[in-house]
Amino acid sequence: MGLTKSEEFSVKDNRIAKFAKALSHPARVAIMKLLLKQNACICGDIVDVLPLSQSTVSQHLKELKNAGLIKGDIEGATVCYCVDMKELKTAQDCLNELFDSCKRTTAECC
Amino acid sequence: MGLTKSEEFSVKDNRIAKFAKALSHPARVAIMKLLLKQNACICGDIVDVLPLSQSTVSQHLKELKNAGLIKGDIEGATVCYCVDMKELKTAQDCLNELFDSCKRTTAECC
DNA sequence: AACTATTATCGTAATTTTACGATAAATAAA
DNA sequence: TTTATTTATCGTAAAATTACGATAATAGTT
Repeated sequence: MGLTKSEEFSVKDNRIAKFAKALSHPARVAIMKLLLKQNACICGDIVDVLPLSQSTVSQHLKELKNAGLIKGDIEGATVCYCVDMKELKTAQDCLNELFDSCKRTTAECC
Repeated sequence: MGLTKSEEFSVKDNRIAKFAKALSHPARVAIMKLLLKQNACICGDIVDVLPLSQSTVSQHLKELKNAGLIKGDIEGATVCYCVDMKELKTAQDCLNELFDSCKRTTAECC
């Protein structure tokens, strides 16, 4: 086994899971924070800040890119990364829709 | 390797990652939605709704519980699960703090 | 006490993730 | 053109995740 049964779940649930997964590693959270703070950032600067090797950081950047949360602009030899604000907003809305889907009045449990 | 270097990152970033990880699988998103909709739910009912085996669902429930997002009340032979609203609020605040940590005015990238 | 129902845990296998060094590819600088 | 810089990708190894069936544990029922 070991293979997530994605098809068995709704598109919406998979979308939420995709965004959550992108943020499920502290390195990727740190990268997002950095990019949000700086508006844009050369890849090398991200590598310098994080306590991980260049190749590992590159992998994390790729995952954030695959999730759509960041974009990379090639600028000569360097690559400038920045947050895709539209997708970030989508992610935020997705997650908040889940968080706010509570219909109860007050009562907690059972 | 294969071991996340959690200690190298801030407590805050790890907290965000922890909550995100809990929601990084569509089955767990579906469980959260179910519990939020129903206020409380017998474990067996969750198993019936999800396209996964009883043992797998139990594992997912355990992960949500470990992340603090849900609680389980033992009621005789059954277990009644419900959302820990306080922790859910914490998770929402954590994630929104990340999403809203954008300082830029308008400009997108590079 | 024996049986049934419900849920957690164990054992296992396939897959994915995390991490690194080494190397390739592409651009800039000498 | 050669050299250096920057980033992505490849190969690899350890660990974690996902999933299931089987089994244990617990609480009801007969």
